[in-house]
Amino acid sequence: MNGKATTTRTRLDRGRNALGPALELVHTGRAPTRAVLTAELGVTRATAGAVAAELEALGLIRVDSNPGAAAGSQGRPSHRLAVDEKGPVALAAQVHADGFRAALVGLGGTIVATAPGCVTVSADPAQVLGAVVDAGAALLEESGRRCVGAGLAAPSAVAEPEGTALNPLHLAWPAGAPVREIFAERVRAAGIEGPAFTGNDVNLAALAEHRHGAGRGARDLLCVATGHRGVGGALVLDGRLHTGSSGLALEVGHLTVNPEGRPCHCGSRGCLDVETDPLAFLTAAGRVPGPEVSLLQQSRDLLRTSPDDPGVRVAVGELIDRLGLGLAGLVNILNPDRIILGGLHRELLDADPERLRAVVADRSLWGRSGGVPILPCTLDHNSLVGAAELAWQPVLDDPLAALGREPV
Amino acid sequence: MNGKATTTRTRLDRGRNALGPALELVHTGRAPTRAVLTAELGVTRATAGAVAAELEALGLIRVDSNPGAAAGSQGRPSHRLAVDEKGPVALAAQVHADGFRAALVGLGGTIVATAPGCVTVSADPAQVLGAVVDAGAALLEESGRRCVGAGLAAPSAVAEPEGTALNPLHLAWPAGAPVREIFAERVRAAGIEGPAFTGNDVNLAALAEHRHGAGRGARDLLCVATGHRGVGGALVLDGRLHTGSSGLALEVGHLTVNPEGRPCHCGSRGCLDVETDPLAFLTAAGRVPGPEVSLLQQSRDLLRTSPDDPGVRVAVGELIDRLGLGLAGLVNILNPDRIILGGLHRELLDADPERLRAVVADRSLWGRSGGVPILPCTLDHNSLVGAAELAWQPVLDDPLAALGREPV
DNA sequence: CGTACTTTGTTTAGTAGCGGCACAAACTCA
DNA sequence: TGAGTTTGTGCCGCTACTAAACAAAGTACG
Repeated sequence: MNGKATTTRTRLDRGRNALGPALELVHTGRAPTRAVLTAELGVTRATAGAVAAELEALGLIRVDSNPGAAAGSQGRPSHRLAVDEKGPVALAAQVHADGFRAALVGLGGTIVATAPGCVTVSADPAQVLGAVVDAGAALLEESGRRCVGAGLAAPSAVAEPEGTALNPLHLAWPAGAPVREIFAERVRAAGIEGPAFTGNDVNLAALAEHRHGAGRGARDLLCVATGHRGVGGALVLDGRLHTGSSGLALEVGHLTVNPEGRPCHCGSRGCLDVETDPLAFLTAAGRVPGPEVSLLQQSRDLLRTSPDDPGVRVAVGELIDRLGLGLAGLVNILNPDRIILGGLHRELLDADPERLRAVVADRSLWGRSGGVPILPCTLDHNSLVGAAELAWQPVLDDPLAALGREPV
Repeated sequence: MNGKATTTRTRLDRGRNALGPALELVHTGRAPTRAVLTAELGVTRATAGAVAAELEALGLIRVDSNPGAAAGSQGRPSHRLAVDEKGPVALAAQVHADGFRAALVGLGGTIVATAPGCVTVSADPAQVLGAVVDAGAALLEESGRRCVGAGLAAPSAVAEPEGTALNPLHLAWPAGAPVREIFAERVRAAGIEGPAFTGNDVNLAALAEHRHGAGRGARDLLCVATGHRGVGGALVLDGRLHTGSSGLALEVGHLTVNPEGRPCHCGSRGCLDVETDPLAFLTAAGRVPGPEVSLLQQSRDLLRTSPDDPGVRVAVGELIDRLGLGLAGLVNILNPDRIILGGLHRELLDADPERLRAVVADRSLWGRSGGVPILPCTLDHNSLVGAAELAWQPVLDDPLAALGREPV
């Protein structure tokens, strides 16, 4: 009965530090129920409950109290957790050789809305980025949903920390164009909420595949892809992109994969870039590439329409051998626990998975003992989803701070 | 005057979670004073004070209340922090082609005592490891100091998580020898306190250089070295060794650096291994290696006694060009912010630093813009110090748990 | 040589963010 | 229907911190 006041407590006295990790678990589909969330976070049920309630109050996830069928297990059924499909979205943008594309991406990596990719060949980055941001702004307006930020996937290495595009070769953009700055400026100008980010498209594809696709659960994930000209690589270590000290890691295009191969603009010859990209494939198959559709599309068409054409078979074999040599070199250096292939490389893998795996195993020193799993990409528009991941990252790191709200 | 007991406090009610980070700061020389420690930890002065007092009570560091000369700055002089030179030690062991070496290493990476390396060529790992552990145990007995654990540097890739030596080529050991297990067993048998660890020597050298040598402050540190036959690599990312998913990362020996080069046992030709190791150097210089001392020592002697010999100059130039090509390939893949060279590669760098830097800058895509700093190793016995780091790591992670003491 | 200022260490009080526990709730199984 | 199992929730208290006031130990300057 003394006058000692009970300490006044705010509504949320638990789980503040676990909010980010918890959201990430739901975001990546690793916490389907509250019970799993409790185990994954390594906290008590009380804390996990507070966390889930807070994330629901923030409009980010839904906690389904009505489980219905509990499917076989004993005990009280656990509440289901899912991302809130009516929640905020990230604006994702991608520019590539054939044009651009804008989309809204919700938590969980689900594409909510897409603007059809327009073909806008322009040597002025500001013009193209302005167009893609405007398309995204229209989608946002239409949807009426809150925006957590914007992300751009660029088909070029992006230098850190400047954010300049170093080799926007097939965009006809000036080398060193400050794409991050231009994109951020356009996003601001369009009145879009939240911060703006820019990254390399293969890096972002790898990030997306790691969180929502074929890379789930990998610790050291290597991703290699080729879309138009040249080859891109990316590495995700412990769930984080390894971009290197200046953003230029995994520029794998100039690994030597054919000492007697064709000359490369880098001064060497037989580089991965010129030996395994779509142009190399079409050339090896004895085709003359036309200007109508992208080189990747022409390669795909060729592979699908005439897989048994002798020239195509020879080309597939040659490119697989070269790609395998490059991958083996990367395995010796990076020792990843999974490899994911995109673009034409993915098609090559599909065409003859055993041959590619055999080359990698044979040419990597330790690949023989089991071998590294080599898988195709599984996400549609993975670069776009990865761009959205950039925008979602602050929310995943600290939901309260990123959404600018007080705990409810 | 009511019966409400004041909450009983243990002696240390602060800084328990900051103990490890604080010790690491002192260990790596980044916290010379308590004021710096406060800033680096991002805690209040009160917490930092409690942390320093606790670490001192644990016998790990010394807090010097008598600063004496405060050197120019205003305000109250800060207490100086230093590792306790009378504190516990780690037992470090190294085996290499010419024998083995045992040492005691204190916090801060200082070698407290060394047993002279003995030449013991034996095909039996248990025998060699037994001998080196016995030498270490004798050092420990002599010093009378507490041991926190033992670490072994092996001249071979160490597979994770098995701990087997995959290619102990120049030790005449059987491939796949369970060195980690054997070493741990010998450590236990010798009655040495604490856990036992095993790692690759170049990896451990990189770790040591990152914490105490030329790699301090680097975020992405690449280390390349050659000692006898073959080339080793290591990568330290954000202060942690990147060993890859199965411990086999940075097996850089089979990068192609000379398409028309000599054949390698891997089936390819012109690999970094056979083009830049001491044997390659002696051969390129037109010398016939003798059996008396190690190939590295013969190379060093040659470089020091006849640096202007035409054959030597040609050999230096050739090997620098090949090494530069290999480093450039690694730069394109890893984009490190610093490169450290050891063994013969260090000598090559010393012989003509400009040439090596020029080759790397010219052949790496982005090296032109500034270029990666390439530095020689600075620590004596860095593999040995790195082996000790393995043993120190549990203490750095959680001093109270590792030393098995209650807070004082 | 004393006063003002600067910087660092210490003491005390308070509190955020958890864990632990007891209990309630919601299911399965026999 | 009751026992067993698993999950959610309210309450208490602890631990490791922060905040703030104060004390200590120097420099700068008249």
